[in-house]
Amino acid sequence: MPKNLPTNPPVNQSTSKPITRKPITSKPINQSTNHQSTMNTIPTTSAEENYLKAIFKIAEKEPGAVLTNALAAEMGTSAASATDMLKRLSDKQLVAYEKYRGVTLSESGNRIATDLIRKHRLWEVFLVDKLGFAWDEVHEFAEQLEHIQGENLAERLDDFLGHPRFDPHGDPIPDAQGQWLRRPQVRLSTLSPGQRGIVTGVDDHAPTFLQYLDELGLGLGAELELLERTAYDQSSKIRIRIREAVLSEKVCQNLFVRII
Amino acid sequence: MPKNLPTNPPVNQSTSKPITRKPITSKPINQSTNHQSTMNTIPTTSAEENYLKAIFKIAEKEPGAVLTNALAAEMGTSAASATDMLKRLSDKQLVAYEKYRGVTLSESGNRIATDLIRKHRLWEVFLVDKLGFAWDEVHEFAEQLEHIQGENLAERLDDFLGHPRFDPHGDPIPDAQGQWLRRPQVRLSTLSPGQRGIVTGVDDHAPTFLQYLDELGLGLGAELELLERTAYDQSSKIRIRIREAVLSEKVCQNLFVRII
DNA sequence: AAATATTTTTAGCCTAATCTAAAAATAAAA
DNA sequence: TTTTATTTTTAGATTAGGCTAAAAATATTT
Repeated sequence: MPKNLPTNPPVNQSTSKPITRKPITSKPINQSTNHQSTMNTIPTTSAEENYLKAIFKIAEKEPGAVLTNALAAEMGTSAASATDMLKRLSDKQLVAYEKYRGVTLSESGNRIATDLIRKHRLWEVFLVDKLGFAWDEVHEFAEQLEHIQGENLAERLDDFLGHPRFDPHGDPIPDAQGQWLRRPQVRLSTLSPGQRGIVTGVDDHAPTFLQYLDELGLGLGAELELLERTAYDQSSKIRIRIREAVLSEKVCQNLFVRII
Repeated sequence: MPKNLPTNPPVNQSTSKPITRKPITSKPINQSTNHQSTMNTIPTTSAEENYLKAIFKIAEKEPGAVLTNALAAEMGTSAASATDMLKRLSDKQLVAYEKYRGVTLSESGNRIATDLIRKHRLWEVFLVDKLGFAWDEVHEFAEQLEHIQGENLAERLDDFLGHPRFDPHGDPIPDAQGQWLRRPQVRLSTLSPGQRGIVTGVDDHAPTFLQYLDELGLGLGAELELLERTAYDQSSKIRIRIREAVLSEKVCQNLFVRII
């Protein structure tokens, strides 16, 4: 598989001169097959990758070993299928799996999951920033695009997008080394009356939730002030610019803000 | 689980105002599953799509029914596998298949193949024009990207790319209605001494061939003049700007030019 | 500590897409 | 028009990823 680049001549026509190729990123050559990032990662199927990602996501919220049922639920499959896959992942050393006791990602499994999330989120940025999709429309696309394999694709995409550090939902994008960025944000439900904040993310990606936020003017970067909280049901009255709105507890729990 | 690292965020979104959604392309809603283009196309697997594309490509060069062996060869599989798939495609009405007599695409099969080629070539334009890959590097990526499914993706990508009519190899990109553009081009091997031409395409996409053309300065849009042809082996001496070069018959047969 | 409930694994089966080897059609040659 | 060669199809396996139902482990109650 090749690995070069023309010094970006707006192609397709015009004068073409002899092109001297220069490697853009120095990566060890990799003559073999179809795997994504750097070097001798074990080749994985999309299904395996999706399970690794699911394990990662569950462990992120609920640290410790991930149980079979939780994994099956996350994947929308049966526990039997999950067990089956866990055996395969264990054979490939992508997870540490003990019967009846749950599973954790190995170093390499973690790396694959991280790369997958990186690609997913970079593609989401592409779809929103470049193709003009709304933030509630891009998940299914990214779910497919994250599995595209090949030398340097993620790096080139990252360059093209200007190295975004957060995706259109405010979720952090790990860098090429798999490092995560943490930023100070809290759920809107934790603010006290009088406090102001900037919307930095959502904890629920359901299209209906995102569309509702759009209607309220509560996209990423929106500024708001918590006016009051109702003792009875924990609903919150907020101000967004000059408008006021009442948000349910559920909404406030799923909305992250940076306090200002 | 390593997912920290301090430092802090510029949020990468600006002021958010209530968003009025723009339907970019008017398409009938489609609540169901995972198919690409317009409406009630039969859902297809990637493997099926690849077979349809292969049938299309063979029939393009060699009109008439496509034989099983030719298809198997194009797909790099056994004749038995091809027969198997032909039965499946026939059941789905995507091809007209008669045992021992070969296969032709149905209307819907043709449409799927055309859409697939459209997407393949649009993604190739993206990879070259936007991500800066060379024309010999993009095939395998596009081979995967062409199968990404979802409402409006191809249309949005097409808009973003400025409605390119040819891909980085000079191959035409069918429009959203599946219409093809034909343009006047001939193989360089058909030119006579003294004639000049502009490189418009290649008939062989092998990376080594494309890299060789790059070295010669014979990318798309390059201007050349045929100086002489050797009777003995049909090799051609050409001029590219101020340089001269000798091309084998094989090279000339695989290079398309528009005579000027 | 036994009995009961829950979770997880095993066993057995299914489908799509592949394979090889053998059988059946069709085509070419004698 | 037989015989021979080639092409194509069928038969029978295999693998990944899924399923359901039953068995086995672990957890929870009494």
